[in-house]
Order: sequence, then C-alpha cells, then structure tokens
Amino acid sequence: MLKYALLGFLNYLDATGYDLKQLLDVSTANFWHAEQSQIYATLKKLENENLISSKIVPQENRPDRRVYSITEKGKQDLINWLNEPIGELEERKETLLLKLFFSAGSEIETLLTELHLQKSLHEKQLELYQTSSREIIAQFRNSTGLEEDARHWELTRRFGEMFEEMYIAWLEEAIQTMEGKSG
Amino acid sequence: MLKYALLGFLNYLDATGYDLKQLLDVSTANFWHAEQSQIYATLKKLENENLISSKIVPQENRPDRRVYSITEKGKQDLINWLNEPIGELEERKETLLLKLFFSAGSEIETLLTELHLQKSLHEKQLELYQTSSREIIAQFRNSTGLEEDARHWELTRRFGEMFEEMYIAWLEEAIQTMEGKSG
DNA sequence: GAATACATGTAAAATGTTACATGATTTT
DNA sequence: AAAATCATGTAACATTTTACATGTATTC
Repeated sequence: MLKYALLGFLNYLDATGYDLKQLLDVSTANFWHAEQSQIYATLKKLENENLISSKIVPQENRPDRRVYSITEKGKQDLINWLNEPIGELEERKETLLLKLFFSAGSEIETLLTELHLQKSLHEKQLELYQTSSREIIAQFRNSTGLEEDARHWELTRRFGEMFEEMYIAWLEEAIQTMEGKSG
Repeated sequence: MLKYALLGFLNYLDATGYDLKQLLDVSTANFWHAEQSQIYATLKKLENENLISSKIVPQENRPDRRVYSITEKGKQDLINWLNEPIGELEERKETLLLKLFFSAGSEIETLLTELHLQKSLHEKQLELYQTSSREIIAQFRNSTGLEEDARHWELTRRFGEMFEEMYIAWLEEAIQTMEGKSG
C-alpha cells in the first residue's frame, strides 16, 4: 500500500526517495508512514514494474539525485486503486489496549501513570492537528488555489483531530475507572 | 507483540494454537489479531526461548493436541512488559484516509459511494460492541466473579464503541462536505 | 452433498524495521 | 566540536500474509 502513497505523490510532482520521505512525514504520516529504506526499496520495485521511471541528476559536492516520475501505466494503476471500493473494515493494532486487557493483576498505580502519560502525548498531538496542520493546509490552499486538494487534506486532518479528542475522552474515563479502585 | 497476546492468554489457561486463535478472535481481535499460521510459528519460537512449554495430548479420530503452558520465565517476561511504559504514540495506518488524501481528481460520486459503504460497516461494528461484546463481558463477570478482569476488558470494549462513534461522526462530516460539491 | 469445526503445520512471498556505510555542508 | 541536512543505498532481521497440504466428524 506504500506503493499508492508513492504513486499518489509522484502524480503531483517528480521527486527523489529522499523528497518522498519528507513529503510523507509532513502530510500522511498520521495514517501512512514508512522508513527511508523501505521507500528506496519500494521505488526500485515500482520502476521494475514500469509504474515509474527515473533519471539521474548530477550534483556538485552532493550525491547525485535519482529523480522519479510517474508513467502512464502508473497513473492508470493509481486511478484504478482510487476507484475500487475498500469493502471492509481496517484491522488495527493498539498496544495500549493489549496491555490494558491483560493487566488486571498489575499495580493500579503503574497503570495510572501509563494512562496519564498517554493522555499528555495525545493532548500534544491534538494541538498539532489544531494549529500547525491546520495552518499548513490553509496556506497551501491560499498559495496554490488547489481548493479540491486542500479540501481532501483538510478532511484527513479533521479525522486526526476527532480521533485524538476521542482518545483523550476515553483515557479520562479509564483513569476515572481506575482511580475508583486505587483510593 | 503477538508474543504478549499469547503469553497473556496462557497466563490464564493452558491452550493449543487452535484454541488461542479462537480466543484472539472473540476478544482482542479489534486491537490485536493474527493468522493461525503466525500463531503456530510464534508459539514454536516462544517454546525455544523457554517462555512456554508444550505437551502432546493424544486424541482419537482427531489430530493430537499440542497444549502449551506458560513457564515461570514466561510469566516474568509478561509482567515486565506490562510494567514498562509505552512512552510514545502508536503509529497507525488507515487506507481510507490514504485514498481520500489522493482522490481530489476522482469522481465525487465514487467517493460518496465509498463513504456510505464505510458508514454502514462502522454502524454494524458499533452495534456489535453495544450488544454482543457487552453481554459476553457481563456474562463472564457474573459467572466467574473476576471483577477486575471484566473491568479491564470492558474498558477495551468501550474504546471500540467510542472509536466507532467517532468514525461514523467523521464519515457524516465527510459526506456532507462532499455532497456540497456534487449537487 | 457441501460446509464447517477440529487440529496440525510448512513454504513462499510480502512488508516493514534496524543497523551499517559514505561524505560534504550547514547549523547549533 | 557535535549534530543535523542532504542523498544514496545494502544487508540482516523480524513480522505478517497467503497458499498449500492432510483428514475425520458433525452439522446444514
């Protein structure tokens, strides 16, 4: 699926593996992320399948850049994927819930510390969505005029915001439940 | 991390790989799932590390059962993991958001169909959390008297419920946004 | 008669993570 | 003087998924 994240970006502009890592980190990281090495490996694979092509751009005092472009075949593959419905729920993994599920015999204080720590992390993340993510998208909309793209990005930002609000509310409930059992 | 799901269950009772798959499917699947083959492979690895041990229990007309038990070393490993804080946010992947992010150029009708389909799937999942999951936990609490365990399981169920409510609310927002652009 | 439940696994492929290697330039 | 940025990648490892293989008993 990283495949489609890369094709998606290359459908906007030509880029190197390094560029693509930066792009992922500042935009899709909250719902799709990847290590630099995985990006390089996947690009190589996509080029073998002729979904993208590359050109070496020499540089002075820096390693040459390998700049990728999407091919017609790549564009078609991307469009096909975008149009085919998902049809099922995403399977997800949540380490905190796994720990909570099995920690009936643990110290309540230890668990409460963990829940408070998680709460502060989620509050920080929520603030990011509400300030910098918001501004980056608004600025992109104003400077490029790409209304539609900005609208879609804004919806993914809004998901993040709502997810964090929900997570914090749940943590507060969990803390309350556990506090009722420790005093 | 599947490791700890398996150790967690084996800390309650002895079980085969087959049993463990059933247990995962009816309890942790919404925040931790695994294929049958991965469970068998992981059990083998855990036995090599002496975190669990196994005995063959012969059967008639059925394949022999390989029943696993947790060892003292395994119990310690589980307890250590439960007590060490996570300290960071979980990274997650959400295919629907990835598609949405890149679908500014797609047909709005196609996207709306997808959003409506997702909404019905999440509504079904929400109902499951509110009815059968709820009852299973209540029944377990009543029949075993394991109050604490039931309390923890209930918190993980509640997370599922809140997550689905949030997801549905977001889908409704997204549908509204997109409908404003299609009519 | 077909599907599901019981019960084990192997093998191959795909996916993802971590560590290593190189080396100049710029910022702290 | 150390760390971060730019830019490439390889290699080893760990995790997860998909497909295959076997065979009885029970339920629909």
